[in-house]
Amino acid sequence: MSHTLGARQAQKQQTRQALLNAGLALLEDQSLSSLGLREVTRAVGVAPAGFYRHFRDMGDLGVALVEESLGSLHSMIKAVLAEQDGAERMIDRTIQLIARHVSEHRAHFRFIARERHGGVRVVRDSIAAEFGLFAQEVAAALGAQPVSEGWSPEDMRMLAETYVDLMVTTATAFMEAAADDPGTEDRIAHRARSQLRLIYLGRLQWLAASGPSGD
Amino acid sequence: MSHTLGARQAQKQQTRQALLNAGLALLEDQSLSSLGLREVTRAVGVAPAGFYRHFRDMGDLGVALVEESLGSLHSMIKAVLAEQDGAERMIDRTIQLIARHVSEHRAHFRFIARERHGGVRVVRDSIAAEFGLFAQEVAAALGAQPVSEGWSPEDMRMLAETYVDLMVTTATAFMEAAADDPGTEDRIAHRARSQLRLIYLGRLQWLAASGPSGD
DNA sequence: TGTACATCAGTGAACGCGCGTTCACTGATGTAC
DNA sequence: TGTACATCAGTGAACGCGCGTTCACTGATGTAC
Repeated sequence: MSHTLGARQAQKQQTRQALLNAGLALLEDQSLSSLGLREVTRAVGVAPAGFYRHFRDMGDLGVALVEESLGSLHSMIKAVLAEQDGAERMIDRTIQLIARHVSEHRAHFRFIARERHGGVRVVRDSIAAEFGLFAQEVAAALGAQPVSEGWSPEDMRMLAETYVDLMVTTATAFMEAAADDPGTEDRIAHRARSQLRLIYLGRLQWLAASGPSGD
Repeated sequence: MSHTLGARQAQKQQTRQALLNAGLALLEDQSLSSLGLREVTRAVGVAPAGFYRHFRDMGDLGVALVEESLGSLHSMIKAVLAEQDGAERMIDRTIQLIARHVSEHRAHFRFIARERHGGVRVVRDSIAAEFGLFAQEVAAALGAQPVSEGWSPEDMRMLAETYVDLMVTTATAFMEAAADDPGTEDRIAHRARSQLRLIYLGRLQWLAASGPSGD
């Protein structure tokens, strides 16, 4: 009774997903603007013309990959910021979560890092839009913390963007450490922890410092 | 008497430079891995085969562009860090210098941002190597500041990498604001200033905080 | 349940095109005497 | 200064190849009655 999509739609979705998977895999060693339509269809075992039943062009496929890559992060971010354990615990939990997420979705993160400033405008724009939303969510969550009392909305937004930048930088570093020794991963985690501590210590002094010494 | 290179060598250098300039210009809207050899030679007005007199392939040209883009920054970094004006002055001067350098070399910075995680391995590697050198130089310079007394070499390195990350992020943001309103530039400068302040405040508390509460 | 027609995901052949690379060459510049 | 030879940056034609896109098609799935 539950109309589960119909056999035709289900088959179509499956092909579409296969194209996305093949595209992502092929993007390990190249960038989107040099990835060929025929390359993708060949990997899936589908005629080149079949591609157009699912995407207008490679840029369109890229945008779909952005959604696939970043869509799941919203809930993750909310989860990290919701619990309030005290600074040290939150820092450790954040880094651990980033490390895990990256290792579970390495190809997706590589794609985002590569295409964030890549050669395909629509893809760059859709990544930038997602990151803007992240900053908004982080700003809202940080604003609820007691440490943030008295902060202006502008400073709150600045702080959120700082955290997002740092998360992106850290995730990228984890991603690149991939095949290397786990020692490198430890170094990255240590660095990220230090950076988050540094910022936290700065936050505690922020209002005291900006009042008397502001220009 | 001064053997200034010889007419032949001089002409060759000129063609080589023209290829680099044309390549950089063409990379405004695409990434290196999709840039064609014929595209570059066509822009310069040289036969395709002539390319091989100067570069083995496009990756080789890319590495040359990395050197051109980042080579000049070493002296700039040293200049910023050498003078010690007091924190606020240094912060403002740093941001001003980044903003100026980016606006004067926008295409170079776009290239670096795009290819840092791009699809061409040799280029990625040469950018990473340059950034590693920057971190080393920054660590050495920061270590000479009075604020850094008592810091471990590891923490010094971490701090230097944090600054390098922040400079790269800021430069990238400036670069992307390019054609937009100058209001965006102001926002970026303001954000960078706040981030540098935040880190500076953290530095002042670092030793006091890590002593008693370190795990 | 059965039949007749509509839909549309995927096919396969064809197209014109620009690509990277090779090669023997040309002619200005450089060098030896 | 002049001459004979060497070098080598840049030429231009040719090559085989894979590309993105189009098109009329096929045949399984969906729908109306």
